[in-house]
Amino acid sequence: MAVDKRNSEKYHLIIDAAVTVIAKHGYHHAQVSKIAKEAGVADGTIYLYFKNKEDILISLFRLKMGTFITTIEKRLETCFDAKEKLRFLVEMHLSQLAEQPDLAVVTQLELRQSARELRLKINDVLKGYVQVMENVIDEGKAEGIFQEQLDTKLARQMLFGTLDEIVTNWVMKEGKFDLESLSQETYHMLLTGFQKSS
Amino acid sequence: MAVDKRNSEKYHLIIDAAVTVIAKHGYHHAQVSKIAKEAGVADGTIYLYFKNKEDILISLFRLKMGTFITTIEKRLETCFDAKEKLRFLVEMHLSQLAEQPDLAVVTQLELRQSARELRLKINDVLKGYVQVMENVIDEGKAEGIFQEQLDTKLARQMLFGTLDEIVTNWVMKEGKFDLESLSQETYHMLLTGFQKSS
Amino acid sequence: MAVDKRNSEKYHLIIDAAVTVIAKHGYHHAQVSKIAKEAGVADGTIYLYFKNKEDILISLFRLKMGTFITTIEKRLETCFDAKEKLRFLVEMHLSQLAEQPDLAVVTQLELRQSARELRLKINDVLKGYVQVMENVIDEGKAEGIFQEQLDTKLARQMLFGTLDEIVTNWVMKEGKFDLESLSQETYHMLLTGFQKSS
Amino acid sequence: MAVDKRNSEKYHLIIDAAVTVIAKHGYHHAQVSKIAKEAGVADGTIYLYFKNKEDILISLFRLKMGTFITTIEKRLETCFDAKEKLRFLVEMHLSQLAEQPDLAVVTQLELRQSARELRLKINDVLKGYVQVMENVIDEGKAEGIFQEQLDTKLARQMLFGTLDEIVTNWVMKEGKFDLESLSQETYHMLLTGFQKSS
DNA sequence: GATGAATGAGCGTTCATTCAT
DNA sequence: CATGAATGAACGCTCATTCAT
Repeated sequence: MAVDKRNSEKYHLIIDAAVTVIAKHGYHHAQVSKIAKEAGVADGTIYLYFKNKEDILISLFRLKMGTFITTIEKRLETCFDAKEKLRFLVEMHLSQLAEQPDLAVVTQLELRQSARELRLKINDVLKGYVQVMENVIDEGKAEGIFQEQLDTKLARQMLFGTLDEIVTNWVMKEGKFDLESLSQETYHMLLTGFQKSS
Repeated sequence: MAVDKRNSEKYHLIIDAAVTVIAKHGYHHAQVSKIAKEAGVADGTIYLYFKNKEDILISLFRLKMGTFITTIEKRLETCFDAKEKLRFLVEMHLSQLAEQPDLAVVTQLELRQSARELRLKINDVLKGYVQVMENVIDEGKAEGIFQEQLDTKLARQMLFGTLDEIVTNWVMKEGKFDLESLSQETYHMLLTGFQKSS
Repeated sequence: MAVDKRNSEKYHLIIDAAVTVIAKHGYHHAQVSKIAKEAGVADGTIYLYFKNKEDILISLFRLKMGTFITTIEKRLETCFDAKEKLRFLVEMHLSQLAEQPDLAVVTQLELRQSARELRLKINDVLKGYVQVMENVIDEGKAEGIFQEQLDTKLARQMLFGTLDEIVTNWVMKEGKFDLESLSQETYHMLLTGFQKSS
Repeated sequence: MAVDKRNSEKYHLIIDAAVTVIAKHGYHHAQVSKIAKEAGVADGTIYLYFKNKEDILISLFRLKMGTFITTIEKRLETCFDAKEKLRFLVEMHLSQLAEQPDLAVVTQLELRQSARELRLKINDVLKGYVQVMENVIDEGKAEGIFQEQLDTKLARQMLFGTLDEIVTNWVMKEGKFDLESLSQETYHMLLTGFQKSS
């Protein structure tokens, strides 16, 4: 597939259709034909832009998570220390998913139903985010804000695991509580978990 | 189905076969016939003990998680404060799954691929564990060890999310690092996140 | 199977259970286990009295139709001419089935869903009835009441076909009209179709 | 399913294949895959033209009986009285089935093995034929040819039951006698059964 | 590039029958 | 005689992917 496909209109049309269809019907009822119909193209057209169904899902995740991560990265650049970075990371993780409920359903629930193989590829995409998180933690340690003996990987697992669990609970409750209002408290718990006792 | 079926030998034989087959072949390739073969019974025999395939999976989760939770609960009863309870909860969560790698693969990766409907039933089972965790947190607050303004639900999501993420990472790395050795550090991070600053 | 099985209590118990179950649940949902339960015996016990499931159905038909035919034959013996015999045959065909609605459902609807092979065996049982009918027709011809050029087989097909269609319609309408009240008119139509023009 | 599917080549190909396969192997051994093979299409193609297996059978009956009934109706329009109509109805009922032995096997024997639900739908199709028959009888009564006190429904049951029984006997004997040659005699029996005594 | 008709592999479940007790 | 747990063959249907137009 030529790289320029990714800039074509139909490419994005199909990915957005996939998000909509999966959020509405669930992963197992998101047939290629349904996605094609939602996108307003023929079934066969899908295969001009994607290698196969799995490729739609990976591309979807790559594109959406790419934006998700980049948005956070950009914001973090303006922060002056790791503490502030942690605060914004938590805030933006929650707010971005709160603002895109369809995407939240897809990433937190539906896409996790995919086969082991696909999940490994999804994890590759997440590696960028993992890096962002670990950088914040390492910076905090370097700045003397976080405990120096903190295991970076473990701390990142706590950070990601906590945020992921919160969002998943929110999606499961069908967004019936305010996700963004939790960020302050969540930030504090994580911060005290990481930082030096004063 | 008569209740005593759950105490019969074949019932457990089939459930253990299901764990083995799912861990080995993955959720989507775990055909009933494969499970039957692994259990050493005929395909039809499965249906003398389980309503359908989904029932095998729910029963599996209920039985294994039931033991998992009960084992932890029993241990926590002997602790004299919430701090100790937190320590053992973390330790036992990790050690129990480390000791049953097949089960870990099934609960952390494979069973999460199940349809939304099944996942809701799985969540019901997890509610017991959620309760155990929230009790520990509430006790810590009552004992004056944890911050009184700590949001119990949020703290529980941090606790569960962290442990779950750690185990999942371990499973994904195919158990190539020592899971149980992480418990001390994990406990400390969570504890400092929860407890009063001294 | 020893012949004396047919006189045993359980033999009849099972056959009556089969009639009940088939009438209630339909041919395709009349599992052997259901019949056994209705008869109050174990599944395996069925096979002490019948070769297989098909044998239950044939035996059922043979027993019930045997009684049906014998009852008619006995009554016809007392008639003094073919005209009267025709009248009673029609009357009794309809009245006997009207009095046993479960049996009517089984013979008119459910048992006809059986495989070709079974239906051939059922036809063997019906040969006795065919004979009774053809005898009446032949007698009518010999007595000079019916047209002598009447084709006996064809006339019998008209006789049986008419009665069978009437009863089937009655069963399909779930017995919502009075079957026996039709016998007079039916008899007249058949009689004029058969008899010499006066 | 779009209406134009019913005019497509494959639609008819599949229905004719179903007739052939059912006539040859019997209702219970007429698997979808066998029908597909006979039609020269893939299994899945069947489901582009039919909702499910039952839909094939209903469509088959509707199409073939539709033609059967229409052919008779057209012919009857040219008749000048009910007597002639009765004659042609009998003649054409027998001749049409005699000319399509496979179809006769399917309608007289095999399709009757279908589940109750399907049979009710089949009966709906037959209602058109029932109407044609009752019209002939009513016309005969109006024209003063048939007895005015004749019960139309009962007479129709005699007419249909007789023809149906004759054809079924012919099919059971595997067409070993000439069906069409019976029409004259059958017509006479039915006519004298219906008409006024002269 | 775009279409959509056609493909065909793959699997959960039922139930008549057996046979050790 | 009677039991009932165990057996295992058999099949309708879905849907990702292809390819002739």
